[in-house]
Amino acid sequence: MPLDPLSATFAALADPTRRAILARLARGETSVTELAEPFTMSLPAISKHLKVLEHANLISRGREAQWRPCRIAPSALKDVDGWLERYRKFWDENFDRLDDYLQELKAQEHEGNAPDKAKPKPKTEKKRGRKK
Amino acid sequence: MPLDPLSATFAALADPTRRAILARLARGETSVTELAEPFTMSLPAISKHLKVLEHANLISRGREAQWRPCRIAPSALKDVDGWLERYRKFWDENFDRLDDYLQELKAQEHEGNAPDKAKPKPKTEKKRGRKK
DNA sequence: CCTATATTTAACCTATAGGTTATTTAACCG
DNA sequence: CGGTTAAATAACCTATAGGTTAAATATAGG
Repeated sequence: MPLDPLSATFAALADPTRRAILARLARGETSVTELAEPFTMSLPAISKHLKVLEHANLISRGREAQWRPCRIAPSALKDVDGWLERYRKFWDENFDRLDDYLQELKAQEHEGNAPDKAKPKPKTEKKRGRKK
Repeated sequence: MPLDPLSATFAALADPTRRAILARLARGETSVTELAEPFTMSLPAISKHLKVLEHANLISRGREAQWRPCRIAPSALKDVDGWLERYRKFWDENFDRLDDYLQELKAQEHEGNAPDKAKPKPKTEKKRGRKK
């Protein structure tokens, strides 16, 4: 019944309201009331969403007088990225090429004499920084 | 009621059984019965999970006589990766440094004369390929 | 202490997620 | 055709997700 951490994280991210809250928090720490402001739903609803995010380790909360400022916690998102890693080859062409290159390196290593097919000219750079 | 695509994807990934199915499919296309084999639950249950994965665009299914082979579909995972992109800076130090560097470049551009603080020595390489 | 503000908790409702067993559908095979 | 194998569908059950309103809790400030 206590969902495993990764499941909890994905479940938390499966709600547009919660993703919107994260998007807001990406711009900086803020209070519950301010987080609730853009939404039409009640404050207790937001409070519940925040609890879900917190249990999923997607946010952490401080305390400052009567406010409970929320901020993004990196660990869970990092775990999602880690989980994605092994599927990257299914869509990332660049990843594919790197993979091929590594395979080939290993092959050369073992044979001493390279098969010399196509000689792909490595280009180690991954080009996976940011879109822009 | 028709969940937006990203929510559907995250919801689909929030179940360990479904993630296990994806992990199996990452090793290659296979049939429903073979997919069900490692699990204790009934075949209709697996069938439902597959439907969820399919609606989330995480898998696609072929037809071969009485078998419906399943394979991974890249688009949804790619979308998750895209969504993650803007949060990467929260945990990826390398990303951070690149970001700083770009900021600085822009600053120089506008001022003509660089502030010359610390002079971080770019190091453009992202080093974000694969773990090992 | 009293009151205003910020947030959580409680009690409740409804829809749906995830499972079950029993029944159908579809395609192959002798 | 009749049997067998592969998979989906139907009908059902139970727990829980996501919302509501009303009440409780915590803190600052006159």
